[in-house]
Amino acid sequence: MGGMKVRGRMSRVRPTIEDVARAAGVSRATASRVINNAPGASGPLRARVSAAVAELGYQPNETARALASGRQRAVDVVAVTYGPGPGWLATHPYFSRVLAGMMPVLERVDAQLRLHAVGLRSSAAAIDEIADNAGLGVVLADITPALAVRVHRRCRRTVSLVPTAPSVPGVEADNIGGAYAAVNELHQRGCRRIAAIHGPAANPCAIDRRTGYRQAVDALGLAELSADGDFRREGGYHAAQRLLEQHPDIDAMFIACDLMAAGAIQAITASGRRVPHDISIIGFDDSIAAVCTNPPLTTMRLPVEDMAAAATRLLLEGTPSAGYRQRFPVDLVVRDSTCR
Amino acid sequence: MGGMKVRGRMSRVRPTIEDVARAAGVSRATASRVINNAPGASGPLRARVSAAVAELGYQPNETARALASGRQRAVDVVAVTYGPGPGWLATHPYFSRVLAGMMPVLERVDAQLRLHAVGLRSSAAAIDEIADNAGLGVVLADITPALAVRVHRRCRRTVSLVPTAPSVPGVEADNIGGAYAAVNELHQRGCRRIAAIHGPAANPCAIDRRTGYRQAVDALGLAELSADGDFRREGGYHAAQRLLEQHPDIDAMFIACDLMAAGAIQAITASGRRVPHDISIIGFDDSIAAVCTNPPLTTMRLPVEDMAAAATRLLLEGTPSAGYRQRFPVDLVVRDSTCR
DNA sequence: TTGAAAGCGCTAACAA
DNA sequence: TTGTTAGCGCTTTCAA
Repeated sequence: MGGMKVRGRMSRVRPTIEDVARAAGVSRATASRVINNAPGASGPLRARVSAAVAELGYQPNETARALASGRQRAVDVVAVTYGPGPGWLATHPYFSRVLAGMMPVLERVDAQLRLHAVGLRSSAAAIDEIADNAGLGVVLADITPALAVRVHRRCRRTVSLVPTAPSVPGVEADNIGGAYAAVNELHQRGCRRIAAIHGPAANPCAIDRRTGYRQAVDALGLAELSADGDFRREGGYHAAQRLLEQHPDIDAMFIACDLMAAGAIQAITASGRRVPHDISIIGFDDSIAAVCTNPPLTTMRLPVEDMAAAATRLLLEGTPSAGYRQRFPVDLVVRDSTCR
Repeated sequence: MGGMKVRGRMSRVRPTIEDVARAAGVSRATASRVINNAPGASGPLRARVSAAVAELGYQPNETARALASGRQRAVDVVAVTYGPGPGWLATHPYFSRVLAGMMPVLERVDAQLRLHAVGLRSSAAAIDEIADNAGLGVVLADITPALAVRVHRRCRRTVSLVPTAPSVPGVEADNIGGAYAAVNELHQRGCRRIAAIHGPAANPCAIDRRTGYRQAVDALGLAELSADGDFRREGGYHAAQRLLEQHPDIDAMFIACDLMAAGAIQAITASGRRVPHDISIIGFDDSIAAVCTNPPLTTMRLPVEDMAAAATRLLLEGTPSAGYRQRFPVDLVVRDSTCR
């Protein structure tokens, strides 16, 4: 039976393109053409259809559109959370910045952003589903190399913002170089006992920053004084406490993220020492935390917004070739946590 | 002609449920049943289908699923940005917190989160499209009353996290009461020249906090000493400077958000005054900024994560009735920016 | 330029 | 329990 839709005066059934076509006295095809501003439909008909659209308050059903055309208007962002519980990443300034970088470019093409938080455990299956149902592409905001490869295998329109595997297209920052430069800067300012507070052992960015610190300290003939953090303020606080206790003669710290640096400053201050007078500090990220501390942080700027915007544009343009790389520098931003 | 799909050895055409059914030697309906874990299909067939799914690496097409079933598996979040350019909201700690609150509850039901950043101008049309294509529901993270009404008119499954119109379901914090309590706290601690730094004039939360400040100051018989900010650190810095210049005898500040408070502390410190010795400060939000400052901020805690989680659960449960309200308290969190 | 008609991949009556 | 058959609302050949 033809589906004789009940549509009383009060009924709020959303009008379909069929309704528009009928109201305009044209075929669905024609209605579709003018609605999509496509060629091959014209003159008075365009006007009639437009009028019908306006009168009915018609809005295309994006789901149907996506199914029929095979195109979607959303970019997927996936972040596997290393931290305690899902949600902690969302709280981290880094994550806000990737969103902040992506939104303006998406808004310009009128696309949305789909967020997927994936627990480190539940991931494998969830990852496949995301990859298979990806829209315009997927941006890997934070992920392990293994998982990145898995996504890329199922969806070529993928870009990672963190170091992963050689095959996965990436928009990367020079984490190693940045960390190296930070230690060098500290050394040039006369510091000789340069400690470090690192990020999570499994985090690819943290790994690179750790590597950069080690290389620099080796090259300069300094002692390695490391403590492990978790990219959170609390972790930075406690790591700094430990460092101060074990090595009271520390005169500088390189800290793998600003949030931890904020905690470290508090620990240092609480121990009776002053920043930068007694201990110089260089953070990493140049996130919102860097300008909230007292003194404001000297830090290595990670151009997250730029990177996220570049990744998004890349996806919008097409499918990046396997192994694609775009590199971003990590520059020193001098504020007040370094002496001299 | 029947679409004889070309599917050579190397071809990577995604398998459909049709393929699964064929491979398992069952009908599409049966395949669908076992894939969806629905009743009315069983024993050996379930096994055969599962095997086929595994072998083919089948993943349901969510778009087709949504169209056919009329159900979606995503919640929409909309934020109209008051600030300079899109993206600034995403940078603000508030926004991260709503995401952080929503993600865990969405992850539990395996749903996604769709983000829509809407410029204050481009909004009306964009808003309609979002409302008409909403999934499980829409969470209004930041919006004007007019726009909120507009969304709610087109999509009943809407909840706002900020004060809007009476009809729009809301999960609200007691902004007025919080601001009032802050001023009272300052007064009880002996402060008598209590200034305020407010948020954007058009922001509903900012409006309420301003109201709370005025009411308190009136009730206590104190002078109103107000400056306008923008919910950003820079704005807080400059507002504090102005305040200090115009009213050098200020002994406390109530600041409508922690980010501005961070800026204010820097301005106060730069002027040679000390926090809290010379000037006590109470912020608002209890965001990440509150614990990064030096000294850490005494602030009024806005339970954003809880509110966002509650809003999400509400949407997941069904359609909130018009005018629905759930209220959250705004409690004092004492840290070190208040004297005594 | 316009319309008829065949799907997109799936779900959900309805029959068997 | 299983399969058959309509659609979901739209885009897009293909004819006219």
